[in-house]
Parts: sequence; structure tokens; C-alpha cells
Amino acid sequence: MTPRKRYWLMKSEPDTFSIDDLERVGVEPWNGVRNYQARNFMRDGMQVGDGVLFYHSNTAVPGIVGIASVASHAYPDETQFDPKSEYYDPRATREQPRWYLVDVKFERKLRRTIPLEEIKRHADALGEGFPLVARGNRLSVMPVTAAQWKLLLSLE
DNA sequence: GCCAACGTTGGC
DNA sequence: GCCAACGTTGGC
Repeated sequence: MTPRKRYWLMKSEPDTFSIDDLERVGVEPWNGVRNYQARNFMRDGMQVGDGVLFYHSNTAVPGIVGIASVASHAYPDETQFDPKSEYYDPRATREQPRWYLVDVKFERKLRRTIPLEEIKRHADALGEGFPLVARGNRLSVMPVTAAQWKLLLSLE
């Protein structure tokens, strides 16, 4: 039986990797995640074909800018083994990798950015627990319910 | 550039 | 196992 499609939101700083970069390369290994909760979502929750809201953080107008999809199962992030990488983790070994990632595939850009400021106005409808609008808001990979997905994209 | 919020580390 | 110190995230 094919598992039910799930939905996610993934943040990226456009200076590092933007939706335009993803459009250009098509598919990208989502490397550099060094947060256990975010890792667990990728490793334990994601399935090929899941929907991804692509979010630009740390920029003039943070918000959702595009749609992508999960294009692989989780596998070890190569950058953790590379001493020259900024994501190198000396505690990780090939036998016991610490960090996992999935490949993310470009689907489309939104017609316009859905700004965080606008998303916040729908916090009640999204639910208090939605990490993007919860206080702190540092999680870079988070689950999105089907209802939240629908609501967010209706703002486009 | 500032700084609040938060996750991680490491001494004890 | 506690918790202070530290580093990072990310909005503003």
C-alpha cells in the first residue's frame, strides 16, 4: 500500500541556496541540517513524493516562495565526513552517521512570495502549534498538515 | 547589526 | 542529571 502523502516546510537562506538555485539544478541533496529534530523529520518522516513548501529565511521578506517535493529516502549527509566542509562533524563516522538528508526536487515557484508577516495573520487557523509562527521559530524542517498546506497555498 | 529565543555542550 | 555558558538562528 502506498503511504499517504505528507507535507513539510523547509527553510533555506536564499544567499546560500534559493528557490532559483533549486530550479536551476532540479534536484538537490538537502545537506547541512545539524539539528536533531529536523534530522528526525527527514530520516523518519519523509517519503518520496511528499510535498515541500520552500521557505526563504534570513532575508528582507521571509516567506514561502515555491513548492518542491521529496525525491529520495533519507541517507547519510556526505558533508559530515568531509573535513573541508563547513558542515563537517568529527563525531560522525561512516559506521555511525549522525546526519541524514533527503533529495529535494523543484516543482514550481509561487506566483508571489507568501510573506511570514501574512502567514502570521492566519496563526489561529493554522493552529497554535504550527512551528513557523510559534515563538522561537528556529526549526528548519517541520511537518505541515494537509489542512495547513491547503490554507497556505490558498494565499498565493 | 542587534538581540531574543533556543539547542547543545561540558563541568560538576 | 543539572544548568551555566556558549553558539546559532532568524526576524526585525
